[in-house]
Amino acid sequence: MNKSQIRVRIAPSPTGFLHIGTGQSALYNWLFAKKVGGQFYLRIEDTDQERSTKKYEESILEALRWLGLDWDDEVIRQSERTQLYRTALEKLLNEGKTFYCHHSQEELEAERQRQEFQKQPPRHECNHKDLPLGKEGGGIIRLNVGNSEQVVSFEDQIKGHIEFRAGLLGDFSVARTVTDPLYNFAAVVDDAEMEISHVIRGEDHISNTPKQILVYEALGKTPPLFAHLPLILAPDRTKLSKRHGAMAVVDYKKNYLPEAVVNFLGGLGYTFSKDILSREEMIQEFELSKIHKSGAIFDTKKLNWINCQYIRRLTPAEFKNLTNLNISNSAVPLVTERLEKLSDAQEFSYLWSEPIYEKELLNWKDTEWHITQESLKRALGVIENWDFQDSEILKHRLDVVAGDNRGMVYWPLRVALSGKEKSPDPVQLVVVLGKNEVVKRVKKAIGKTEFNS
RNA sequence: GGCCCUAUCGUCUAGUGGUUAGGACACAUCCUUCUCAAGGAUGGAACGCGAGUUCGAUCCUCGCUAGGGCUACCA
Repeated sequence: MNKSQIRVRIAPSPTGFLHIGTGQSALYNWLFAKKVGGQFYLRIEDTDQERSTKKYEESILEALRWLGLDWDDEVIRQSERTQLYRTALEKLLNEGKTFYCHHSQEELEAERQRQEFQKQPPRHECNHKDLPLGKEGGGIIRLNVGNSEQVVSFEDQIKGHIEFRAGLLGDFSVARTVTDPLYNFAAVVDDAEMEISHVIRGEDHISNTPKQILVYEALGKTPPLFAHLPLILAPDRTKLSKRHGAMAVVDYKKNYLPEAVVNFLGGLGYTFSKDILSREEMIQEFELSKIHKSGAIFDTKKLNWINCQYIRRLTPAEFKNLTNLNISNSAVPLVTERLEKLSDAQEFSYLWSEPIYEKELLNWKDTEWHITQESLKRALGVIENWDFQDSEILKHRLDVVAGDNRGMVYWPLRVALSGKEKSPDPVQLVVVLGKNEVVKRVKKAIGKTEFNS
C-alpha cells in the first residue's frame, strides 16, 4: 500500500462527551497518520437520533482541538449521508443479501432466553426470510447469514490473527429501515466510501469486526486492515466508566495541560523512549505494531507527575494566560515548581493579595511571642537596608542576624509574608513581593495581637 | 451461558532459551534544609499455576486459572 493512501478516522458518537479512551484512539490514529503521511478524518456517528445531540458534537470537536489532534477536511456526519446507506441497503435487499425480519421483540427475547438456557450462542436465525418485503408490515433489516459454516478471520495489526465462525453471529441486524441504518452497517458503508485503509479502535469492537467484514463482503468491498487497541482500565481493572469519576477529556481541562494528557494517554498503550516527549517526538517514534496488547490502568499519580513536568516548563506568559492570575513574572517559577494541578495555584494567593493567618503561626516551634517579634524586627531592619539587587547579599545578612538558629528568623519572616506553614524560601518571597509589600506585611506581623489577625 | 481478548514489581513497562530480571511513577529512609517543592543517595517490590520441548525456561507449545470485553431495533 502506498503511504499516501493511508487513511484513518476517529468515529465518536455524539451521545456524550469525548471519552478518555476515545481520546486515546484518536491520538493513535493521528500519530499513525502523521507518521506515514496519511489522512486523519473525523466522522460523527449520529445515526442514533434519540441520543445524539449537537451539544455533544461540539464538545467532542472542542476536546479534540484541545488535545491538539487536528483532522483533515470537513467533519463528516452520518446524519447527512442517509442516501448513501439507502442505496447500499436497497442493493443488498434486491440481491437477497439482506431481508426484512418480522419477528417481534418478544419472540426475539424468548429465543435469546432459550439459547442461554440451552447453552447455545445468542443469535437470531430468522425463519421467514421469504415473506414479501413488507415495509409497512414493519420489521428490521437483517443480513442473511443463517447458520453459515464460514470462518471469518482477520489479521489484527496489534493482536494478531483472530477468527470467528459466521454461524455464531446469526442474521444480525443492519438497519431499522432503509433510511435508518444501524452502527455495523453505517460504519462499513462509510469506511468503504471514505476508503479508510486502517480501522484503529478500541478492542471492545473486536466482536463487531466479523459482522462488519460480512457486510463488506455482501457489499463486494475489500475490508480495511484492523487494529484493536487495548482498553484503558479503571483501578479495579474494569472498563473505565462514570462511577470511576472523570472519564471525559474535558474533565481534565481545568487541572491539566493538554500536552500532559496527550503524553500520558500515549504512554498508556505504547512505550516511547522517554516519559516526557512532544507530539512531534511521539510521531517520530510511533509504529502501529508496537502498540501494547494488554490494557493499562489509568494511573492518576503518573498523570499528575507528567503534568508537573509540563507546568514547570511553562513560561510566565503562558502560565498567567492559563490561570488568569495577575502575578509578577519572577513569582511564576515559585508557583509552577510546586504545582501538580493548575487550579492549585489558588493556594499561592499570598503572592497577589495579603495573607490572613493566626498570630500563633508566626512562632517558630515553641518560641515565645516577644522573641518572635524581636526576630521580625531584626529581619525588617535587614530588609529595609537592602538595596533589592543581589538576593545573595540579603540571604547572607539574614544568616548573620540569625546566627546558628536560622528558623528563629526565617520561619516568622516566611509566615509574615505568606501566612502559611509551607511556602517557598522567604528570601525569594522578599524579592518577588517587592519592598513596599514586604515592609508592610512584616510590620503588620510585628504589630499582631491576639485580637488582631 | 456463548464467543473473543489478555497475563513481568502496587501501577506503567523493558527484556532474553543461560541477566545480580532493567527503567519510570508511587512508597520508605537518609542527605540538603526555617517549612514546602525540587534535587541527590539508598531501599523494599515482579516473571499466575501445571505439564511438555530443551543441557537449561520468565521467554517456545499445550492445558488450567485469573482478569477483561462483547453478547441491542446503542455506538
